[in-house]
Amino acid sequence: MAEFLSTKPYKGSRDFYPEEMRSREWMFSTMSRVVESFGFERYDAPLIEPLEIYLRKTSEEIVNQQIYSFLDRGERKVAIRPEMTPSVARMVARRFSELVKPLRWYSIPNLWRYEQPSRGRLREHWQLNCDIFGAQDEFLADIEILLLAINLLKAFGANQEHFRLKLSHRQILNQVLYELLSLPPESWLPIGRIIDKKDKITVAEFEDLLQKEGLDREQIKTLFSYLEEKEDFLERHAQWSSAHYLLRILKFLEDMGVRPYIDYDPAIVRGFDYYTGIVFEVYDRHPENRRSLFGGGRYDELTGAFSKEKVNAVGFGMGDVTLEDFLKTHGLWQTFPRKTELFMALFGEEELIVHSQKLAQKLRDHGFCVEMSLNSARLGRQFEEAHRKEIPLVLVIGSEEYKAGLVLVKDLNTGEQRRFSEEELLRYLKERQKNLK
RNA sequence: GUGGUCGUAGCUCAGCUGGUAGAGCACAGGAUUGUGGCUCCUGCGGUCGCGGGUUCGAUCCCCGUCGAUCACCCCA
Repeated sequence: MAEFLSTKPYKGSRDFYPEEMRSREWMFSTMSRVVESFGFERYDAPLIEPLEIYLRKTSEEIVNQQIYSFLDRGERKVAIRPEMTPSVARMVARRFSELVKPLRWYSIPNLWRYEQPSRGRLREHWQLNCDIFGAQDEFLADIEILLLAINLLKAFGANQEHFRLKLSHRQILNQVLYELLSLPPESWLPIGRIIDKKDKITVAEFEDLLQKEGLDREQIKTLFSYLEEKEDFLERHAQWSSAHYLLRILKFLEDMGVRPYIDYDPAIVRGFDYYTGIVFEVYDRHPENRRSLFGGGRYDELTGAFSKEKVNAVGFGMGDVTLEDFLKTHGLWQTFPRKTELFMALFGEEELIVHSQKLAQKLRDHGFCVEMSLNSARLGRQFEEAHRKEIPLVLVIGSEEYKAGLVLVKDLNTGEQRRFSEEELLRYLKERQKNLK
């Protein structure tokens, strides 16, 4: 008894059948269109990298548990990329001196993480990465990244009812912890993680966690005023350059008319340690999908791992899985018919087939997509095939048409059919194409 | 990693307190050999995830296991 192999894709990964691929291409090409309209250029890097480039910035635990890593045949420790940022930092560092700054670079890599798949989170996903490196004026770069993030979602048809960009600044939090709470830098990270959780837990639980971290009543009270008084708190501490900076960003975004998309949210921290300035997360506002869609921030130290020269950098990564969930949740997801517009039906005689093939080639040379039938036996089957493939036009050259130098065209949407000479056919097809656009 | 839910035809699912399975869709053929959709007829299709237990008898109850999925943990 034959045991068949499983047809399922590997856990946490997906097959993309042609109809799904069409939607994916729409998603990716929309991304490309928008970021390129801001002057971004596309790059790519290898799927496999030396393991060590991920060790520097992430904790051991994550590397061990969430990275696909192995020894290659030369006993080198390598990893399948779990994120793109170290790769792009490596590329920037390598050619740092010759690259014309600032760089606006983007990529749409597939990334792998070894983890338990769940809603919005798979083992393989694609992620739009947009980064600006080496801007003279970091403020302008930060603004541009925020505007780009908003424009991307708008390009998919989303508006301020659908999402909100929650913005914060790492330095402000650090200053609160250091200057107001007098906490040493070692405790910033665990407290940051607790603050990150704030919206998911109750106030009592939140206070409890902070107490366990060693905060007293007074410190917790101060922290609450930072978290809850928001802009008022920033105004009161405008002598801090970070607070002043964020207020300036918010003002600028207001002047740009995108303030309705932005919330200043001091509870946004983000997991990575390497953020040094603004941090943000874009949230779905739908009650059934209240989750972080994507996020990013400023990370000025990262290229320092690869060279003496540090390049300031700001960027974000937008995953395809969460974006797809978001678009579907709001009815913004799109599906597309196949591109092929012409189906050439065939009769059995070789002479007719050769003639049909020649015409098909001529039409292709004029830019049309023509699918040849691979079934010359039954015309009904061939029409059925074209219909089921959603190809709108069927061409037929039978012996009658052949003798008369004509070609029959049937429009499957209307049911109408006409006979044309080849020149008339070309004119007809071009006219039709124009009307569709 | 922890917990919940679910595994029945290629797909989506039904199957009553336990009596060895059904629908729709899909697929194949025909009504219709130079014309698709609609309709009708016929057919193909199942170790009821796997292993064990209880029982005269298990798709159904129990245990285990594997898989899927959701939530949590963790976290882009």
